[in-house]
Amino acid sequence: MNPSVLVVEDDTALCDLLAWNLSAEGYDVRSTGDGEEALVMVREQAPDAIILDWMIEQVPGIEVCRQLRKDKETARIPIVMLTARGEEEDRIRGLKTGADDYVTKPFSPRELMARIEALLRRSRPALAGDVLQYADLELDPTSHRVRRDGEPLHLGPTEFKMLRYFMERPNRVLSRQQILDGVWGMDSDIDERTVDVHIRRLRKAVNRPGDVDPIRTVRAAGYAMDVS
Amino acid sequence: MNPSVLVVEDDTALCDLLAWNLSAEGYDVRSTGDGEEALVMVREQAPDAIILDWMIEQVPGIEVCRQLRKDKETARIPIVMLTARGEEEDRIRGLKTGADDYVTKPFSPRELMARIEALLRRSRPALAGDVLQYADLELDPTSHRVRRDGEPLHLGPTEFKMLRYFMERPNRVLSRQQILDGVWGMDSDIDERTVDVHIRRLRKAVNRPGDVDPIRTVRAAGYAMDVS
DNA sequence: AGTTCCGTGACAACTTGATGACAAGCCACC
DNA sequence: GGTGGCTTGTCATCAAGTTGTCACGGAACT
Repeated sequence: MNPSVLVVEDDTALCDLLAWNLSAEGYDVRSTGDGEEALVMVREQAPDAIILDWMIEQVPGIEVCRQLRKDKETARIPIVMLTARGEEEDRIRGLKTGADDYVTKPFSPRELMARIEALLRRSRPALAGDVLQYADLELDPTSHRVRRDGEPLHLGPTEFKMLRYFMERPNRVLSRQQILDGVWGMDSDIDERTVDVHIRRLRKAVNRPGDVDPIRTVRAAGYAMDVS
Repeated sequence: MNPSVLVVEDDTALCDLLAWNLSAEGYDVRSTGDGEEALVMVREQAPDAIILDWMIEQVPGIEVCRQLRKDKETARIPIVMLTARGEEEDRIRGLKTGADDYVTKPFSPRELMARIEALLRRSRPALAGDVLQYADLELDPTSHRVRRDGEPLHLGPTEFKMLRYFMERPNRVLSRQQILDGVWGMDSDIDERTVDVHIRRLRKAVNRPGDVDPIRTVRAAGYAMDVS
């Protein structure tokens, strides 16, 4: 699922420009020009990041920011403040209120994209490509968690390392020796056939009845994980 | 303990200015003008944030940034790039390389301070004086108080530090060694198994009968606090 | 049919984490 | 200075989870 961004901006032309750019980068974009509505939308849709103009109707941007930070549910959503006011005082006030970044008009859309990406990378590593995935398989090396189709799976340490080894090398046939070296370490004198057994265990842990087996056996060569 | 910042800047005057400002805000400041040395210092001192000049001796700042991001131990330290080059391309390149923010000279020290604080707030909320709050657990670093579901809990000093260490790093698997380094200090020669015992004590203090245990044991790896 | 290669169930040895107990240390307060 | 209550680092022990092999049977290839 793509990361979603809420754009709060009452200049329609600018709003469209941003929306277009963000979409092109693969974000799901929603937008509004109204502060009150923004607060509602955030609660309903829980976007992954917010671009917030300082000067909008109904509620000033900075007030929206304050409100969002106050509520536990929304306190951790990254916010980029956007404004024509370039004064230092304003920038500092924006940042102190809880904005994560502050960009002054006129700005470069590409730079704004880069800043959004940097923020997402920090707040939701899962959205910035840190998490390995194959179709409905998902492996997070940091939190050591594996999911299939959203369901958490339980893998033993070796199975985990092995799955990770495969997911880091999708679509490649890996020989038993390569797998031994990669998962057990270069200097292990373990029987090659042992790999078979662990492949079986991994399959058993990953596949629920009716699932497609993501691990392909390549006769006389080894195993591979298919990513299509 | 105050948050620590490493300043990597070879213009001595500017370096001192930054150091002075940061100290005044209560940060522990270290500095160097050399890229190679910076890499060593980061590994040794694990600062909470880094201010990095693009143009420094030995190794270009962007290369330092790349190196830091490559290493898992240092990948999550917030980095602010600092530079005279105001070109959009450079800014975007800096951000894409993994910098979290990018400030162009000449800049306002106060704004830089605000940006550092905003970054710390996101990466280590406790350092910015915020209350850490996940699920029904609540830890206030300032008043040294912990609550679960509103109920005040009684934790020993070590348990408190440990819980805080976990809450500052939610969802991450932490090895026993990391926990020892973070809670007891880098230079403690304490048995790794001792961590187990303190985990038990923390669990006992935090979980009332029927509660979900927020601390997950990851076999052969360590422990993690789950929040999502 | 013969050969090679892989899947599988069983299993005993081994790791690893949880737990209760305990003595030493620390501290505040008499 | 003494004392009792907490805290804390280690240990020994226990239960559970994990792992490397093996033997057998079926599948694939020649």
